[in-house]
Amino acid sequence: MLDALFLYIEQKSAQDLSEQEKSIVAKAFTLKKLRKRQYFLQQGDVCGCLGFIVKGATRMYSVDSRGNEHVLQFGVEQLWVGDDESYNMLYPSKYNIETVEETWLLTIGYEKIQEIIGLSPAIAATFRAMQIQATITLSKRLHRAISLNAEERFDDLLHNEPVFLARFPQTMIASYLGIKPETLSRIKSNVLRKKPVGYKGGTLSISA
Amino acid sequence: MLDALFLYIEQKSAQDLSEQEKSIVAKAFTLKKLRKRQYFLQQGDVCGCLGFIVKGATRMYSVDSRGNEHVLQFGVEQLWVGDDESYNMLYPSKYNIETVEETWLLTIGYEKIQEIIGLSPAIAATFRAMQIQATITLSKRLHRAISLNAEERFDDLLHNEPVFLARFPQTMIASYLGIKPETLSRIKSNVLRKKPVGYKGGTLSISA
DNA sequence: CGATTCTTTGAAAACAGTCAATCTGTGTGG
DNA sequence: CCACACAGATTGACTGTTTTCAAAGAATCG
Repeated sequence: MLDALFLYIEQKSAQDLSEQEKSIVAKAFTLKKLRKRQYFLQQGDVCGCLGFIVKGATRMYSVDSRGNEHVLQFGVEQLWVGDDESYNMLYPSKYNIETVEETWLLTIGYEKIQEIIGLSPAIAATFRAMQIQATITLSKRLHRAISLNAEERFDDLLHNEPVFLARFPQTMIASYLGIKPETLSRIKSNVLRKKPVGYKGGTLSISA
Repeated sequence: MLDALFLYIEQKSAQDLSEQEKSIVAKAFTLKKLRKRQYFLQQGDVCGCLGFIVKGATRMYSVDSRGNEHVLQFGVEQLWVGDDESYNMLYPSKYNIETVEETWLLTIGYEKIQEIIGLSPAIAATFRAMQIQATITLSKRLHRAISLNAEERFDDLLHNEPVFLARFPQTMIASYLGIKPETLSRIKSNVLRKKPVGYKGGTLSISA
């Protein structure tokens, strides 16, 4: 399980990890297994730790006053989950983070991170890179949200993040795109009519 | 001009700056004055430096294939401008950053930042805090964009960022909210009909 | 297999965008 | 000081997109 994280750190920091650094990481993180549909974080709680997804899938979402769910983030292997605002400011979170499949996470709390980034430049670089990556990902998503219509957003997802389409049910995809499931259904049949795309067993495959 | 930045760093890092640290900052940043409607960054260019707004106002926006502008970010005093993706990855930027008023900025390039964060814990803490703040701000904005309708987004702006309403023309506010100026105009007259709000000289004032 | 949940489809309503015309305020030059 | 031009904001009528509500049709799980 830890190997996935070692690899991730080596990629992000562009440095090889020494045995000593690996041991620092191994001691700092805690492996956590969650069954399908378990909360990693629940609305109202303070997000005490970040989680690195070794295997599995999660979604981070809020529930509004009308009972509608809004997915802010999908998590799959090699991605991090947690609510930055709650985590850093110790505010109660407005969001839920829930597993969509059985999920193994490597978790770490705030103090531990501060500790280990002081012990290894590679680890420090990794956390810096993560934070920057988070900002970039959010910027792009925001840009799409305010500048594209529903069909364009779906198209974008289809081409840039097809993994999500294959892995999450349509209701969640819809709320990730900020539209209703019915609208997504209609858009999909529109797009698939126009373009040469194969469809098998719930998995979309683009054939050109 | 530098005092605004010193104050900002002391606030963000929760530490007092020594004279030596102040001098490090003073040497690292370059003061830049831009007239109204000048580019700080232009689509297609690589964002070579970040800018701290000492006085003035900016907007960061993209122009889509239909010629529509989409405002991703407004900048006012004490905020930073720059395109994180372009800045960190050295990609050509998809965005323009333009002054809306005459603006004074303190600018700094990538290498300089790396240099000075190594020289002062307070400075390092400030840049970490900035990055986290950026992530939180973007998350909130994304959440609003996907979960609120046009009127709710305007309402939110009215209550949480009234400064922007007073400082930027309506066309820009509209594109910040992801709607057309005509729609904003209608929403405004709707909201102002419902609620007790005073209006004088282009400045909104909420009276309850 | 049956029960449940997810997806699709249809028709009507609500919402936001488009285009064109009017109104308002600002600054300019006569 | 007034007349005018100009840009920004508003309004109206219309079009297009998305939501809502309801019902039927698949897919999934025990």
